[in-house]
Amino acid sequence: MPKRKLNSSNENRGVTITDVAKASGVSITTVSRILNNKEYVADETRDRVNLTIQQLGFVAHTQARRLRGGASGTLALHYPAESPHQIRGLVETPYITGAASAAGEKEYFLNFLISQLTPDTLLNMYRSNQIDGMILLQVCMDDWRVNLLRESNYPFVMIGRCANLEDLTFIDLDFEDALLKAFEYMVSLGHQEIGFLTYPQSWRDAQLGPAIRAMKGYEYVLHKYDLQPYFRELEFNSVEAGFSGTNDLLRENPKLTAIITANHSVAAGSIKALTLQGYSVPENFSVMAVGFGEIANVVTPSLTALEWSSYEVSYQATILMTDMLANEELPAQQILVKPTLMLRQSTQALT
Amino acid sequence: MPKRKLNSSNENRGVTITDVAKASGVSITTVSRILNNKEYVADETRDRVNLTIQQLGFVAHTQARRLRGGASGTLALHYPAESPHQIRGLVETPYITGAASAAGEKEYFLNFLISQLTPDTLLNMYRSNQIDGMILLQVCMDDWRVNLLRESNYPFVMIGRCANLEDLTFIDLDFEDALLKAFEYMVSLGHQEIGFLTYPQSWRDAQLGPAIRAMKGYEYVLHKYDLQPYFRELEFNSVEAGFSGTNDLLRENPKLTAIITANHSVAAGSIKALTLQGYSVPENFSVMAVGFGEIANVVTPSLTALEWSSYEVSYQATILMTDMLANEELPAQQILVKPTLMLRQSTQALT
DNA sequence: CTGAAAGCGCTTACAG
DNA sequence: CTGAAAGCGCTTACAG
Repeated sequence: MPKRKLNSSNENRGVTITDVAKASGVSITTVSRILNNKEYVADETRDRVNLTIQQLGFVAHTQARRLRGGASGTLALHYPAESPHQIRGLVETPYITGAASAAGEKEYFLNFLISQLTPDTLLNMYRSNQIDGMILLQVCMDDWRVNLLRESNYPFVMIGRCANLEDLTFIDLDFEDALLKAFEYMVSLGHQEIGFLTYPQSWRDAQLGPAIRAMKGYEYVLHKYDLQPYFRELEFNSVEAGFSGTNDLLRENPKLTAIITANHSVAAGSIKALTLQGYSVPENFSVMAVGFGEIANVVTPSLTALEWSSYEVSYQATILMTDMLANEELPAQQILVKPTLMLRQSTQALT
Repeated sequence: MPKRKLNSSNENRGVTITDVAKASGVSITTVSRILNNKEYVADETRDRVNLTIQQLGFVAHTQARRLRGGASGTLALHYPAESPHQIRGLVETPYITGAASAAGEKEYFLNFLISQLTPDTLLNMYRSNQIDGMILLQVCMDDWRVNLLRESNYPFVMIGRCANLEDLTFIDLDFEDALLKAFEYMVSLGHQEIGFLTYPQSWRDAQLGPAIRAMKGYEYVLHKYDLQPYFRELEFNSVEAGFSGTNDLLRENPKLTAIITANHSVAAGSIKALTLQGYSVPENFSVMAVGFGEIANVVTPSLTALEWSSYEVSYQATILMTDMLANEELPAQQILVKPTLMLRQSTQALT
């Protein structure tokens, strides 16, 4: 529980609008007008008061302004996590910095929330004026947060998307398109025996968008290119899971010549496993990832991948949020971001 | 600039303490007492009012409470960046989530700030009651933020440390110890021709703690183990910089058998360069990193390293901050975190 | 045990 | 162009 401020001995403490008014011999009304750049203030007065403000080192008390104004000037970025540790590998730093920059530019504060919110806590954040809007991460098809906020008519934006999108604003990655293009590229290189390492089954059980759409896209691709299904739903999006998943696939079908993964770390694990089994990537085995590009170059060989910029996505989501707040009339914005094919070293034509 | 809240049509809008008082037939004073768990309220009254609160879905307005209470209940985590893009690779996600979790547990909000603050903007955050305290990242030896806040007597905590530490609270990584142990381990494996890839010269010019101490520790180590100096200050802590830095070192001394880096991504670049030059890590070349462990397992072979947990460090820093805020009398806490030697696959005894 | 009143620091009609 | 007054939603002496 927050206690009082510590700087009781600080000289700047307590310089209020009243002090400024007194010191410059005007009413607080006039000072307020000057603070808020309203018209109808004599230039001479304005200059004099501004000087006093400078001299006293006065800054308007944010809480008081907000109390009067109604808005909190704060946004929240919410990732629903059982434990904050689990976020590692799921949320990239640029995801957070992107939102933070956009918020900063729009003069909003950005609170990063990682917790299991309850419906009550969530509503309370709006009701108690802690936040004006929220950016939702890890949205599942039937997300209770979405249902609740929609019903209560509180402003929010999704990174991802749920099933019923009517009147909802979101930005999401076009994962199906990415999957399609990844397989298309592999097939164009001559690969036919292709393994697929996808999101955890627990994600699919939880009805998380990417997991659902990955499987749908995969089925479509199998049919389109007449491929046999060799795939695993991994337990985590981790190097270790990619490692053992790859070994599993290899055991199932030793004739595999390529693997596509739904995550860069998983691809790193694949390369590790393949190297250990005596394969050489990309000479006699190709690996390709779909996802955010942060570690693409850390891996040797660097990963060919269908990629999005996590920075851009969260930056944009935050702008969507502030736009919505600035203009209630704005219709819902729905953006699907196409991935970019990044040709690097981990793929090669089948010889 | 924040506008009004959007949910004008929301049913929960505007349920105030006055509504609760009216609906339950008591004064707002009594309601306030109940909200704040004060004594001297009849059980019967308490129950009745609590029921009304539930029925009306009332939650106290945060801004109003804070206006009255004086504290903002908000902390800021500040990374001074020219451009938010540059943070990539410098700040790991757990760095942010660690602080966010700790703040959450202590019922504080956590604002993540990435910008070039000016002295004025910085002071204003405190003066205007936007924040109660700040956690400073990327602290340099003579940091203007530190000087200013110290002078103004505003509460803050450093992750890192400056030159004059009197009465200042910080948590920092014992980089010198890490460097010492890294070289000690390499030498114990029989390596004598060891390259060192360290922080950018620009960091040293900016008097950033780690860069300064890295060079000091390095000089000490050279002397202690009677080694020849082969080192480079890289332009960035990146894979690419590690790659070209390694090639440079190899050109300078082809007899090198080991490289130590001050960053994991740099080590990934080293391995890339070595592999391409026909070396095999760890069979005939050892690589070791000092830093945060996020990508240690992504690399093949996985990196032997002296490591810290970025999550733990920022979690602790945040707790230090809230402790300080909760108790003005608390003496300055100064914590130096020792690294852990993580034995993985990228090192081997010289044969 | 309870309430009327003052006040936190600001903004905004309203009246000059 | 300027100011007195009311009010944002709450808490806290103070008085019963």
